[in-house]
Amino acid sequence: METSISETRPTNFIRAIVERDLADGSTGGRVATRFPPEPNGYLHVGHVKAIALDFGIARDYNGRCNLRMDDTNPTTESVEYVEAIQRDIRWLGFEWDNLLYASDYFQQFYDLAEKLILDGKAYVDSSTEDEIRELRGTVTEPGRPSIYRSRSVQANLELFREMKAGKYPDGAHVLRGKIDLASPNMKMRDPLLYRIRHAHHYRTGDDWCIYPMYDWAHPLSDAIEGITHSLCTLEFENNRELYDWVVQNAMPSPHPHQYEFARLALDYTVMSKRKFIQLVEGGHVSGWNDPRMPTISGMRRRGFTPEALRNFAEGVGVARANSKTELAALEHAVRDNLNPIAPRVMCVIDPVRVVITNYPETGESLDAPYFPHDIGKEGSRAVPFARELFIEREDFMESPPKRFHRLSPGQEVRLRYAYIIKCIGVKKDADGNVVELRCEYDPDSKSGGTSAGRRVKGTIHWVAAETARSCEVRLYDRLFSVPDPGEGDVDFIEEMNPGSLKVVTNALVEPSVENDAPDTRYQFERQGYFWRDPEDSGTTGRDRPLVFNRIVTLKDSWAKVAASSAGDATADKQREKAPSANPKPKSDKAPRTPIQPQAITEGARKLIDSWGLSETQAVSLTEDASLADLFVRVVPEVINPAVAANWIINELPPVLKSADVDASTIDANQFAELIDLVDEGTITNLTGKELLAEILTTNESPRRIVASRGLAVVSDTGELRRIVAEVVAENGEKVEAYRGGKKGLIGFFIGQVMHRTEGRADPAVLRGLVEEELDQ
RNA sequence: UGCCCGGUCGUCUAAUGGCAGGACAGCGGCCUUUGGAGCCGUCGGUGGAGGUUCGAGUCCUCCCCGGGCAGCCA
Repeated sequence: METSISETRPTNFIRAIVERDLADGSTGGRVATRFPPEPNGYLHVGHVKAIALDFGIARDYNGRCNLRMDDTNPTTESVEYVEAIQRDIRWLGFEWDNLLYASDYFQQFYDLAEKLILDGKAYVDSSTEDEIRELRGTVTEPGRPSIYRSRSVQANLELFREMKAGKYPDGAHVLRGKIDLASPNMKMRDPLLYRIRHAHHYRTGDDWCIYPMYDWAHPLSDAIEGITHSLCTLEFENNRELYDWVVQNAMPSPHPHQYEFARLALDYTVMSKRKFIQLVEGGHVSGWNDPRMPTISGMRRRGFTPEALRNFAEGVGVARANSKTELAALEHAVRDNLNPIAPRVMCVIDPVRVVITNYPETGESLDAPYFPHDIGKEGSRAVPFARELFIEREDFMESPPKRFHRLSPGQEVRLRYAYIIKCIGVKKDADGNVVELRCEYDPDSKSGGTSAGRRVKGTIHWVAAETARSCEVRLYDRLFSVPDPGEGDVDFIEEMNPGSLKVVTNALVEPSVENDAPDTRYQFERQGYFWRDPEDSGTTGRDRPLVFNRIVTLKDSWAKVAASSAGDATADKQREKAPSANPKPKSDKAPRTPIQPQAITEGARKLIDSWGLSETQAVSLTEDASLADLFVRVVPEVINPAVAANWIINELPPVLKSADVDASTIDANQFAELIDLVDEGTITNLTGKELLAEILTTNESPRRIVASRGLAVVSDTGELRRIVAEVVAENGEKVEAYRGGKKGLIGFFIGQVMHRTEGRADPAVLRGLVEEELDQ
């Protein structure tokens, strides 16, 4: 944990960046992150991902992570949220190095803004909101300057000071960065930096009547705190260019860097503050902490554990692709965490009475373990057994379907931890509802008894009628009945799941729960994980009523069987057949759109005519002026123009990019020499590519480098054969796999030889030799 | 429509140009005094077309699809 660089592969691309920066020292060996919520709402499961990332990186790389309230908009923020945010993060199990507030930097933000004005990089715009929008242009048209853009530095400074002094009403002026009104990135079209807002701020009170915008405050806050890696979600991608502009123009080095990742989305869930507010204010849920809400407070009240949530965040990973995670992944994390720690108890949610006619009036006490054999945990409790019991109504069926393994007339079932009983009679009321079952028990079938090992198909849970505690049980399900609530023209409220909460007031739980800590997470056997609602539940049945929240159900494979046999008996088989009867079109060969013939420009035509390039090559070349120019410079010096074109088109650009070099600076003679080296077969393609990167920054002749370092191609069969044999001998398993049909491994073997010859093995010769060796 | 970003099993996510792997879900089996858990097995993927290369998920070109940006919100 104290190692700064993990020895294992980083688990996501951001951690890879952090490790790279730590390795090359570009952040001075430091890692500093921050979690920057705006205190205008409650944290939700999407924030859990960000929190786990920000705090997790600081933890794992010996870094620091600040909690910073991004409180630059006085009209929406409050101390209530500040407190809730801290509570939620702590509950999740993370601790910040510093609790900070962007509002504490207001004076610095202001001073830096004055400096920016002095530098001529910001101006006060007195246009109206509508004018500013109008002049900003659109995504296809550039913006135009307002008449205020050319104000003098002095005028800007005076106006800005007067704005601060409260001389103007809201909206009279704004401060804007003077960047580029024609930028293709809308965020760079002279972004607003300050607006006038005569509003009371929950922390700074009435000290300020101008407030900084996010794009000014956020990068500066990061820079002030010495943040190295500023992580945010994908929608801020376009803001990065502005972020960099701000820190470069307002702050000394080193500068923080922003990296974006995909926000977490869950199916059957909404995840925006706006929608949460609608849910709460519309009375569709009981509050921000309604156990059906994906808020941290809601999930906490539901009974989710911090560890489950952290594991979930770890499990979904971090990437840049927009994605939507299945609810099943979250449920799995919760079950996985609870399974080994939740004691098993019995609770009958929909009771029906059972009388065991051959059981004595005096009951007995059974010792029942809290955990099943596979958990391997000690502990048990006493469970009273009696002549009259309750079982789950759905565990009895008068005329059961084929694979029903529970109680039915004449059939046997085991009572968990107790006896095998057989149903000998059914009592019904006038409406035909079952009101009581008459059963007989096998006295020898008790755990440890002579026929204890007797097998019956099913085991059901139960409680003794006399001693059971009545309780309320709240059964939660997904809040929405569709995977994408609010998608399209529909109101997401209309798509709420009417069955998302079922309250059962007459459930019966075994009495042992009265002795347990109030935050105990149970598994109610065969039903799911439950705990006491922290707000509405008493501890025992004697003070306030017991109220249990269902945290999550158990996986229920019976439900699937029941669902599939709900229709006709052959439903299963038909379902299996369906796919093959209707195979999905693997590839419909008809091209969707005809291939566009590439426009052959005059320049391209010329390249084709004078150098014999293909149309594709010519077109590619002419699309980039610097590349086309390079080609023209290089081609007189090379043997084969087509090879030169391929190198310029395919191999050069990535090297240029990674070396941050411009094509125009390339020495044509050297480049030509390199191309010829490859073309004439003196060096391999691979060696050529490596040399390419090198000659961009040095002035040495490729031919001389090849000679002095012995980089010439190895095509001597004897030499290559020896190395191939070596590799084959060292990788017996792979050889076997290859011979077993895994032909893709040919790449592995060639790669190995390439590696050992440092890329100098002649590929064409090599492949033949490897195949020969492997196939013998 | 201009710019930016993205597209790998049903879902999420890996793969210095060299074995397309893991998790969840599904299916099947074993085990089981929870139709739970566990164990084993299995199904299943590089959006498309060209190009470069001995070798492409990865590099180049074009196309298709998805997301973001035109708040004095963050």
